Amino acid sequence: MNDTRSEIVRLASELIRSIGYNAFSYTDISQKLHIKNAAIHYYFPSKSDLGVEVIKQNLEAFNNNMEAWKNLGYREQLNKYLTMHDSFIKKNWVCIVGSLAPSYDTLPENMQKELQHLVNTILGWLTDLLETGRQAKEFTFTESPRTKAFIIHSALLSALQMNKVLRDDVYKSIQQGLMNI
Amino acid sequence: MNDTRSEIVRLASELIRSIGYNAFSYTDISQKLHIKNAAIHYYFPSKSDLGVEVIKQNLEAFNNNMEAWKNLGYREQLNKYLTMHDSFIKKNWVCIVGSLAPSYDTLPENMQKELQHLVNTILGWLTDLLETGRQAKEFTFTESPRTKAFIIHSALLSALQMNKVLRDDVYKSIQQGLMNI
DNA sequence: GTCTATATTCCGATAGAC
DNA sequence: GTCTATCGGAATATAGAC
Repeated sequence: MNDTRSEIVRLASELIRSIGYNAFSYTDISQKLHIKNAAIHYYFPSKSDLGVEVIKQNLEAFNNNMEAWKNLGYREQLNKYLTMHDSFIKKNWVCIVGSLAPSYDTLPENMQKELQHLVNTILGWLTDLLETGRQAKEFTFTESPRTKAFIIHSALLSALQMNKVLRDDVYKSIQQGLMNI
Repeated sequence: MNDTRSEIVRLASELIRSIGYNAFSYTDISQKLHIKNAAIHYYFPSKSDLGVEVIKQNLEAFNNNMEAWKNLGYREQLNKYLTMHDSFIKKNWVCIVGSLAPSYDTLPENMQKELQHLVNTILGWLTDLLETGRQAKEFTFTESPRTKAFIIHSALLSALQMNKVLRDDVYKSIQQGLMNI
């Protein structure tokens, strides 16, 4: 729709992934767009409105992925999920959930609610995939599908965080480990 | 040694776990100690000095744990590790690593270095435990010990983060899943 | 040695210009 | 409809009082 508006959201999304919601300011965004920081308030009156929009776009993107993957095999869908953040590695980005979750208690209520929605969507999809994939004898694991979904999601999320700290093979290593179920 | 000083570190540690390093201020601490915020600067000239001290105390505590646990069985040591943050759940705290890692790129260099040191110590210990425990036929897993250590550490770290967002059984669920190796 | 008054900078947000 | 000048407050930090 609007070019400035979508650029603001794109930059906010990058900033949340790289330095976090509390660490970035409207000035960080406005400088890159060569406007005054107060101009952002026209599109997003408060910072939390911008935060909500970023989470919503991530939810939409994940829903689109689910739709695009639904006719693939179980293992192929799992691999798509496990590799969907590969491009983040060289940029040292984390995923939105991994960025926002640790400072959850500092977030405004509308962002908290939106984040819960996103996490529930991801975990619901993953639990479903693991359950049906195991029924089809493509996956082997002893935990409940929901527990296994928790573990895979958590390990992957935190792999991106550890990549920031260690900058070595930790992400690829965890990813490979998670593929073998 | 000093009472005010150690109270400052204790409060900073709690604040980092609950809301994060970038979100807390010297005023948060000074108000609880009924002093002016600037008084903190006498003990810790800059906020990063306080941050470094908190990480150092965590490293020391972990080293003490390793020492205290070293004569226990492999599985018992793993359980100690997996349950060491149980008391955080009802407080909705995350561990220091999980709190600082996502905003790693915003941290001053001395904190980054100290955090790397802590993570390497934890992962080194866990890798060792898994390797020797598997050799002793107490653990069964197909990944390399280092990969398995990455996965367990990451899943546990992120379980605390997810507990903030979902407030349900996610932590206990992941913890139980990780115990069965 | 311990803490306070104060400076400086930067933040998110409002009111209003164009 | 889009953006700027400016405000009020909060953050870290310094200089100096006791």
